[in-house]
Amino acid sequence: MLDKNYQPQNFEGDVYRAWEDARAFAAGRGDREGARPYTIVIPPPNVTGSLHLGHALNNTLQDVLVRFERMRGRDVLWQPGTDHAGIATQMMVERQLMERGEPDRRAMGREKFIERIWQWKEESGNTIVDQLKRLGASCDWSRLRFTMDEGLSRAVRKVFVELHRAGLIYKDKRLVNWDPELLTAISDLEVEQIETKGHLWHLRYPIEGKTFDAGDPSTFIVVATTRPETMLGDSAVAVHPDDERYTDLVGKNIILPIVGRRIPIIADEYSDPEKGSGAVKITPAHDFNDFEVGRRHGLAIINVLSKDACLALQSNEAFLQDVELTPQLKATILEYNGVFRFAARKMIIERLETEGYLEKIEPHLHTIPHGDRSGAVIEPFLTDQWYVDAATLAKPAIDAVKRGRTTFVPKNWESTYFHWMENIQPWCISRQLWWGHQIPAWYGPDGKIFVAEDEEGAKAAAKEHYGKDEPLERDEDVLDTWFSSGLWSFSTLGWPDETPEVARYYPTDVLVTGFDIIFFWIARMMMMGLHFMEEVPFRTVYIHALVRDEKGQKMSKSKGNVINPLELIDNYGADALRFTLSAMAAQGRDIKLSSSRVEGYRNFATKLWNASRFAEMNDCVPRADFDPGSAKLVVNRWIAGETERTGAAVTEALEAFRFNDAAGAVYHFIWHIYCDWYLELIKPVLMGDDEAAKAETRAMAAFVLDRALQLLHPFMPFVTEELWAKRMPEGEHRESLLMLSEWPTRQGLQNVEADAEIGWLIKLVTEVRSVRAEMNVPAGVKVPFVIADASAETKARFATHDETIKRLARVETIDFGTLPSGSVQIVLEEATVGLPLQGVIDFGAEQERLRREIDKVKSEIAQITAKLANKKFISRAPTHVVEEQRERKTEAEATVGKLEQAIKRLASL
RNA sequence: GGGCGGUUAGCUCAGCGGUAGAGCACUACAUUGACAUUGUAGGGGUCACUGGUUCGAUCCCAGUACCGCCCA
Repeated sequence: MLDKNYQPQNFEGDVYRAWEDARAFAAGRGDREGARPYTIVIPPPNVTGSLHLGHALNNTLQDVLVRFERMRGRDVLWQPGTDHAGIATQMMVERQLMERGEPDRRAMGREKFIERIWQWKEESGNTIVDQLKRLGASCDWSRLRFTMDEGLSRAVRKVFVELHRAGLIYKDKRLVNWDPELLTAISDLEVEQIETKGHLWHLRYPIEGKTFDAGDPSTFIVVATTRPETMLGDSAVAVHPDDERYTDLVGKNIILPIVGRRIPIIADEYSDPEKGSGAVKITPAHDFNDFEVGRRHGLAIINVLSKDACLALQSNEAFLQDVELTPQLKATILEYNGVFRFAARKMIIERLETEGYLEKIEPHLHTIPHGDRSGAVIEPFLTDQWYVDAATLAKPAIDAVKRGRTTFVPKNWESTYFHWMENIQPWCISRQLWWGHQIPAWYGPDGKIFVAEDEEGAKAAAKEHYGKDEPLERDEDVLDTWFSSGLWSFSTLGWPDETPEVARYYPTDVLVTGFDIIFFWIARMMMMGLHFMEEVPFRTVYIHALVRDEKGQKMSKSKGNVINPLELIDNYGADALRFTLSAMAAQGRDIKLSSSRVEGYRNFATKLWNASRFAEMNDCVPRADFDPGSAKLVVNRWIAGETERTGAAVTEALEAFRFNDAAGAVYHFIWHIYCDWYLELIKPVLMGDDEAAKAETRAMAAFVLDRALQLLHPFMPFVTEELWAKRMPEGEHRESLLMLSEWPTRQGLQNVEADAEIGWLIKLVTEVRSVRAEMNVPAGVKVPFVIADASAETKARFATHDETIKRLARVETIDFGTLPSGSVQIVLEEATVGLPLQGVIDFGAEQERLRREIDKVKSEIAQITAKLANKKFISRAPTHVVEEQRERKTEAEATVGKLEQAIKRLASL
């Protein structure tokens, strides 16, 4: 017996265990031996993370696809795993150490600290996996991988070595985005540009050979800057070559205030004559654009900052070069050295102002780069880092999408992908962190680099190079997390070993992810997959929206608007959450989730539960020997057809990744067709005494419910599986699993006559109910029916559905003949149904109602008439459209006739 | 500055050349033997604006306004 109420928490855990016990998620199951593979690799969540709504959406959609394809007979591999998430995890553990008052990572030392992270990974690594299981994710958990597993680490080393050998990974000294808080380089993608209200400081730089006079503009040149503290590292002033104001000055020098360095005035198109004074200071060590200008003009690169963004002037060779070390400068160096960048800014501004070098300060709106993890203002910083030649790797990746070997859904994301890929910059992959894959590069005593998969390899190469054993030191840095993520689509299958899984499951079928990681992840997987596997990593990329709160704001802990998916699961069940997310998946970029929506779909599960209870109470048990095509009752033939129609709609929608349409189709079918109509229509049969009709109807009700459970299963796996198992005769339990059952396909069950007849019946009942409500006929009152002008067919229909009509329309008796005076009348096709209700209803109101009906139909007729009068419409519109309009007009005119007759009858009282 | 997306019922959003839809909310009625986590009925929309294409435009095209995102 099913419980009286739907309570998901009572069975979701058991259902999941039953799946796992049956190894139903396993790829390469025996029953799928000859089957086509279907592969999805999970976007690996952070190993120490916990489930948020983004994960819930992402994994629900993957699970819907995977369950759908598994039921369609494919050999499904949904490859799960977690990501080590370098910076995020390291930060988290560091914060933990701080909170617990333990020594920080430096005090602890690298080895111990890493050990500590592994410990934390062991403790918390299963949290996210358990949470995905609660959501119902049917990943092959036996194949769970972690980006720092030995196998995957080997893949990382091999890729590094091979790309290095091919010249696609190299070490370079250039400006990087330096995070002075985390003390590491980060890639362009990890930098967030934030628009900020700041200032533009206009500085007077005195021209060499003239006596500086703040009141005489001919003695100085004005430069505008947003970062005055970097002026200590200026090595030129640039003006536009066509800027006539400065033509005479090009080639001359200025004397840098405070420092006294003599620097040239150069002509370079980088400076914009429209902006500020038209002259800009050039600081190659602290600005990406200036770096390029410096390169073009062979300027000195004078770094005046330390790694933690403090002024570093003492013993700074570049700074002191070509500068006269006056006692005053000595004092300045002492005063400024070690001062943090923002404090230094203030000091320098004050000093410039006192000495007359500050012309003016303007408010200025500009974007400032921030680290996405630390939030610190990023410092362009000159360092040695490892780079990937992304431009070269991008070419085949662009080509593959252009040729359609990989397609994006929705398609318009392809342009985003192209735009970025076509303008791609070298990818900085080294990070000054401890948690991650340590770069497989070793340095000889003279700094010579040996890249090899392991230390032995490096030693051997060094021995060959030096002719003897030399001590080697390994590069301390680790790789960007996304470097290993980029290999995910094949490293998880066992590459570089030639495993059967690599052969069978690569390339994968679909990648499901949010648009926020198109650059971070999709692009890199495309590049790496094509380079190492010579085949795209996935045929289709399905891009879904991001989940926001009900006000459309990004969910964040600091805003306190985070909806925890596990709470939703606790309150409404995993199925309700999954269905909600599927139904909302169509949305463009954001999904604004509210719990009322989830509640609504929980109610849907309740509805299904109760329908199953109804089936149970009426012995509607699945019968293996039942052929739905053999049904004799119209209502049964009709529902069989509706079921098939729905099946086709769901299938088609899922094939096209239209999750919302698929969910909508099955929702509408179960609630508004099966429950609202079919179950109501068959009640008289089930309660009647025609045993043959009862048997057929029970079997059909059970058959359709089974089909409904199948179609709903990808979206609501728990409740459907539970009902599937329990929908057997008392004491029995279905052995087969729904999730491994065969997805319904067409078997020719649709029937035009049955559709027409049940359509007529539904219309009749609906109109009667509507009129009753409008005429304020109390729901409890049973009314008689008198039907005029009924054709033989209509009479037969009334006979067939006699009991049903009486029950659903609350009818007392049904007679054919002349309508008694004072009837409420309903026009239904050729017949007019009269409800003789003298004394019960208000005739003025009835007259009014009929008139409104007539007006409505007449206005429709007018519209159609105008259309048909239009010769161009007749000649240019497709024939079937014209025909359809004609038919509608004829029907409408007939209806008006009937309605006018009805009014006459009413008036003839 | 460049690019992308949005503007449809009170709210959140589907639809996208031929009679405007869903969920929630709202109103009225109803406890009839699956279901109040319910049923029945109902109200509510010049589909942002202006032009164009078309026999016909919420839908296609162009422009405008406002909102949002990405990139520089």
